[in-house]
Amino acid sequence: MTSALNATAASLLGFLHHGPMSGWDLAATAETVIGDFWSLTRSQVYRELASMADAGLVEAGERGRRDRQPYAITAAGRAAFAEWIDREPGSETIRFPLLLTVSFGRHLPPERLAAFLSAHRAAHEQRLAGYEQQRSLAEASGGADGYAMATLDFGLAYERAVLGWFDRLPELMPGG
Amino acid sequence: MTSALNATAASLLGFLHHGPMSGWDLAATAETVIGDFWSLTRSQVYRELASMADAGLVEAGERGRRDRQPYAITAAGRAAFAEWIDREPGSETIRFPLLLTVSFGRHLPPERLAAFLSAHRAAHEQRLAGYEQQRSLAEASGGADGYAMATLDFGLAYERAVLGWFDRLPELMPGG
DNA sequence: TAGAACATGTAACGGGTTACATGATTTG
DNA sequence: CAAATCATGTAACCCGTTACATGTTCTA
Repeated sequence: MTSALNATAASLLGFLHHGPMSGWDLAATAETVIGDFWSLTRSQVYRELASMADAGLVEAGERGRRDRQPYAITAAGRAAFAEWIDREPGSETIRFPLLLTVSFGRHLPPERLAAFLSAHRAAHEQRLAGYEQQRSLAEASGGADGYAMATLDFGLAYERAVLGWFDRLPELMPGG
Repeated sequence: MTSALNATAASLLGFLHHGPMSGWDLAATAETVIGDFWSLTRSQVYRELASMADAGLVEAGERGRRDRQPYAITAAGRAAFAEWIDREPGSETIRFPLLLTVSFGRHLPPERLAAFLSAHRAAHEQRLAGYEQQRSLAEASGGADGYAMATLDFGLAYERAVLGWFDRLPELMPGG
């Protein structure tokens, strides 16, 4: 048994269950499907694909147009994925720079802090709008994938909670 | 001008504004004050202190009991911190392994997924209870630090949103 | 006096991020 | 034909995490 997969590599294997894909496509798929709660870069994708190919979990196919290099999952890859997803998922990590800024807010002029907050609030409003649009589209097209709806609903709940927090801030903070 | 501080190092400088502290105390303070939205380990603390001492942002004092090594912030350190906190904070990153598991839920027997979910739900209930207790204590002791209340309120809102999501899951997911 | 808690640190690894370099194909 | 987009990759750095090693002081 080889050493355990990391979640990023495992996710790529997850996507490859649908059929062979190139690094570019995998990166794009990951961005749209899991990007809201699991970030990864193209660089990582190519690195993980290379290392999984070494380990026999994926196999490179013939290069196509634009030097496009498709990878297919192998039997060993399926086994490794199955092992990975059967393990207790770890708890989430959140790294929220804005909260650090708030936490050390006494070191900042109130207007400056307020400017940061309103910029971030706007960004979260946009993210919420994006999620709502996604949900509308999913509902309209009818073919509701329950698992995707579940993660989308998390995004909606999260963004609403964040916006609610922004709204309460003036009462909570000095000089609000 | 030296290269920009990372948020972890900057936070240590933030704490050192209250007076000299040892690595141990800084790690403990960080865990309680910003630990809910910014994780760091003791290892990092000692590494950042060493590198900030090299850069002249902190100064090691005389060793005390138990080989305790206090660090004090320097004028350059205050300047670096001021510069750091005046910059637009980046957007948050969330890495939520459970959502990956849900996202790839079709590859898992429903009972297994349900077990993961209920374990995580329990953990979040406990975190919410912890935050509520913190708030009670803060309110009882009267001396409400608005900035701390603001970050605590975020934690409360986040955990409530997560629990709400868990509650809606059965309706969203296949075999719920 | 034994064990818990305090305290400091090093070494190594894994992986996330950024920057850079290169070329193919499509589209205006 | 120029610009945009698609596509692959390498190199280097930073930093988060884990494991290990060592010694001190308090307290039951």
